[in-house]
Amino acid sequence: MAANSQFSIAVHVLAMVAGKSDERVKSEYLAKSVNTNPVVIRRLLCSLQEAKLVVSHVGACGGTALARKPEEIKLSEVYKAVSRGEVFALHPNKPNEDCPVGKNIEAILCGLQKEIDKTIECKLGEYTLRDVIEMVAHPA
Amino acid sequence: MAANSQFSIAVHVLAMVAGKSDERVKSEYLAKSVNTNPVVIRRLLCSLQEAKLVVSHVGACGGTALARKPEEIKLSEVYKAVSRGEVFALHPNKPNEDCPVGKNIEAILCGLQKEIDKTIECKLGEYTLRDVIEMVAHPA
DNA sequence: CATAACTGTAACAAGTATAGTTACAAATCA
DNA sequence: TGATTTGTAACTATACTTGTTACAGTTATG
Repeated sequence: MAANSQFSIAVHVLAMVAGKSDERVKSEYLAKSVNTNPVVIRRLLCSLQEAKLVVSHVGACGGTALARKPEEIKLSEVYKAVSRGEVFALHPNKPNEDCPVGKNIEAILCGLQKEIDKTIECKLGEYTLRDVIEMVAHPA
Repeated sequence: MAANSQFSIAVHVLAMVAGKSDERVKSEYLAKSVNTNPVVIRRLLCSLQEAKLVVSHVGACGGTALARKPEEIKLSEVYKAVSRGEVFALHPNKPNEDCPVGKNIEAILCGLQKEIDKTIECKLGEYTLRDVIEMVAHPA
């Protein structure tokens, strides 16, 4: 799979954690719902914790809880927290500088890339985790 | 790199082809500017041809030309022609159906994915190949 | 018609990214 | 102290992407 599924898993996991607001949720429990390995979940939770979307606790009775209320967690924040790639990548090889197109195209594409990123962020900013929870509860 | 660089290369290549509107451009020439192998370029040109953005000719004096004027080629079309991935992937493993979140999350994420795709397409539809050519000619 | 110049495409190699797995140190609670 | 849980390193397996070689088929031209 080219694109990254981290965002999908993150939304899934956050919805689960939000659903158990009175307790700390364990990575093993989350892993069962996502159908993957607990370590995969923990790695993801580390990113979400860095972004201050969740708080995890080590040790017995440890686990993860939301750092804020679901209505205060925008999906754009989730996206930024876990997505490493961009919508399209710049070509890894340096274009030929002797060619007028090759010389300037990188900067143009880079600018376009940033614009697209901003567009996505804006769109995802329209939704909060609360919206997701409600959609889960009341499927269309 | 997670994301795909096909779009970047495609824009680069199309700008080159547009710059030589009076002749057929050869894959080897394009490969030199992009700094890659001619076969990589030809593979890409096949996708662009399927999308009716360029026309390639086999044989001696063969090569590629635009199928339409640059101002009639929207970057959204280029994107659709070459991008295989999505902004974010759904998790490949089937979520646990016994969990209310796992059961419904896929459909929600899928809908969100489509919405994002539409947003990107819309944004890229604001630019044509002509805009790119002008940016190449007059770097900001 | 023979030849040279192209594309289209198959087949394979190499590099890279992602996901999954095991293992274990460190922290925490009872 | 012992059980539990996260954080993280290390490794494997898989799959994707790019690059490369090779060659069949097509076309212009002397």
